Amino acid sequence: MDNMKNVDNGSYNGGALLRMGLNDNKAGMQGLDKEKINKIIMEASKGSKFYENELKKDQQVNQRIEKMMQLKEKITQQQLLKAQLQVDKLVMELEQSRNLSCTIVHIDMDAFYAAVEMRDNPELKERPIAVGSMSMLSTSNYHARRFGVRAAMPGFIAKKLCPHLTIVPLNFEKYRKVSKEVKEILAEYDPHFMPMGLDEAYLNVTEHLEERLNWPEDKRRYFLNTENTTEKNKEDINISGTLNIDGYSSSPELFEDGTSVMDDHSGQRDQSLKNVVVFGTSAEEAVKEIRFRIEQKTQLTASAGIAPNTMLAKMCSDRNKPNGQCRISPERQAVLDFIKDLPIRKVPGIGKVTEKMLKALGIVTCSELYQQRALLSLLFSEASWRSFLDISLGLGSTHLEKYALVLLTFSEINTAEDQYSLCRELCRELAQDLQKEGLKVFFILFTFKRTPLCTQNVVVVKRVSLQRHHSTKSATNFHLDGHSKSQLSWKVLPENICAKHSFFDKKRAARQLNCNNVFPSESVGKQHFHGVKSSANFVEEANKVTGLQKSNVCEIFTCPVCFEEQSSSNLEEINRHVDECLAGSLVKESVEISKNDFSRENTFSFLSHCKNENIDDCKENITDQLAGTGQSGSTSENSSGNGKDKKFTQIVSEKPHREKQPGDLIDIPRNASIKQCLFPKRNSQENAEQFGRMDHTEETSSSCSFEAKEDSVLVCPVCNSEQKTTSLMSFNRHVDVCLNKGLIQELTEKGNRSAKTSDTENSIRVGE
DNA sequence: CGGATCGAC
DNA sequence: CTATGTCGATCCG
Repeated sequence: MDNMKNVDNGSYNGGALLRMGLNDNKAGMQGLDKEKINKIIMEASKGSKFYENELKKDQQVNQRIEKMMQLKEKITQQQLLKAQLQVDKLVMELEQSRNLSCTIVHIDMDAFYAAVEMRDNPELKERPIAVGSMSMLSTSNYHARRFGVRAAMPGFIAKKLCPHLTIVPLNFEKYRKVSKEVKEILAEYDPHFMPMGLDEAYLNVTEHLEERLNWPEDKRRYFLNTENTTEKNKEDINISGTLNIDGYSSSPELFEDGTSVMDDHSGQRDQSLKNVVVFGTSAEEAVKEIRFRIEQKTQLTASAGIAPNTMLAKMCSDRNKPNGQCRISPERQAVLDFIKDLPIRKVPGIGKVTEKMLKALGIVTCSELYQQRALLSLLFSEASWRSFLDISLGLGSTHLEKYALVLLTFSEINTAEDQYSLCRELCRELAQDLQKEGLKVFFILFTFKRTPLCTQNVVVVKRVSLQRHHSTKSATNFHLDGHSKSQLSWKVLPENICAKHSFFDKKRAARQLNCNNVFPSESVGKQHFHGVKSSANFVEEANKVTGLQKSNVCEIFTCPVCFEEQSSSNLEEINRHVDECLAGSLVKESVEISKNDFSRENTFSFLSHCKNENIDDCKENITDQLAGTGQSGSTSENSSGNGKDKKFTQIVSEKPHREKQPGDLIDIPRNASIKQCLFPKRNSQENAEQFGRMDHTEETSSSCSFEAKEDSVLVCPVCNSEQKTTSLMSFNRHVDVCLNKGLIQELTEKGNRSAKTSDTENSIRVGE
């Protein structure tokens, strides 16, 4: 089966492998050729259910192709000509709207998880390794790739391909920490950058490059951190007496042009200047700088693509992988040249199936895709052929959509403490992330579900954003040991904080104000979290949303905690109210955990705010946070000093030693239906069994007792009505509709001023 | 509308 | 010894 997903892109990194010098046949690392790889995979797979299913799917694709070919036969010359005219008209329009003015960068960490593991365990460095489990691998290093071992391959098959393969279990917390370090660097180049999972991100560096042009050299000067540099690099530096450019690290090309090494001045200040690097002002130089800083900070390498849009940037970053970069200059011809002979399979969005379908039409490269545009418009859906057209013209999006969804799967979280500390950690990190993204106010609902046999942790995140944004994007999955797998996911929903009949408002009724403090106050209080400043903008922001930003008077303000309307004319009073509410509802455990309960559910939420308009404020925050955690931030010089009404009115808790901070947990309304949805439909049989044995969930608040029936009624968290459907999907849809109704009501009340929020996406997805 | 499929990570 | 994940978006009946 040559189109099995495990093999289909086997030759992707052929060039990269050569560059890495991995074709050297060191110590039994010959690797395998493609034919052998396929044969081994075939033998390991055949007979399995998975393989049968693959065969079936493949047949279906073949049938689809057949259908398509029949359709093609029926197309008359006239139809084709007509289509050609229509499509070409569109091509003209697209061509006119071509935007080459942005500089988009795609950063891609090289074999991320594997690289982290190799960094932290040098023994693994020279060996083929993969990260994951016997059932599923997340990634592999370049040694292992020579044997055909790659991401999304089951470990047991990988072992057959490469018997010496070392499989390292996922260490997700570690990757996240490293990813955070990288993101801190990226945020300096684009505060609104879009992370795609842990190891990839898009940046719009257009603004950065404009500013950078006027930057003095000292802002582009970096010191080689020899402590954090590999032994080899230290040697290079010591032996030569100056920095040996070619010998530097694994990143020779980082310095290949335009970059000067300050060894000329060694007469002035001998030692200190030897390890200095200055980057230029061009896009390439800026990206080299990014990659240099990433490597300095994390000892990991990244590849990058620079192009006028995201699609091109992504394909660019793939070109000189690993540890390389590539740029498509912002000229139409350069774009078309890049696209010309590019196999369509390299294009993000074109996978195995589309590739095969197009191949049946004789289309392999992007220029062939363009030549066949008229035919494609007749054979494929509108969405499909239009995206084909975009691809073949090298068009793509130039603005980065807001990062809004993170999904995590990781091992069991057994104890309540673990859950809490995880929540705190996630809150803190999310607060930072969102600050960097420039998002302002958000609200997170954590719901953990635990059962004795299967741990299912689901985190629902509601973000209350005061700014317009749309789609949710990107998900990252991490897989752990199969049977005790648990899942944690969060979903961010844009919503208006001051909604009078919002989702939250409805939930107010359900809110119980028993405020048992779960966390000893010092456990959070002693954390050096400096996000407080941005929190304080909350009232100000809320003010704006209610349409009163110009009047300086807050007539009606809906408290985000108690949802009561506050009429006050001064900010201080409102702040005081919010403080009281926050203090009153501070960190609370929603459910009494009983010794005997079979399921346990803990729910808490988190409120944070970040002002967006003033990017410097955000920067300052990041810098503060870095300082607080003992890391170094380099933006401090340009982060403060603008007296631009930085009214960081602090929202201070009434508890004397305890400031309300982003990352803090506060209580949230309990909700039965969300609980209900935690049971994955997929496992409904098993779950029903488990839950059948479960008498009930013990709870301190009465409103949400749990029915242990397989097909129990779902209660909509918005309208509180019972939904009879047994399908999660239709239930989710119902909730969506309810949410939107709520939103429409708000809009009606607020009038057109906030109409722009009407296109915000509201959806809630739970469980599954 | 909802299940199936695709592509991504 | 076994053993192939999971999401959102889109398609299509």
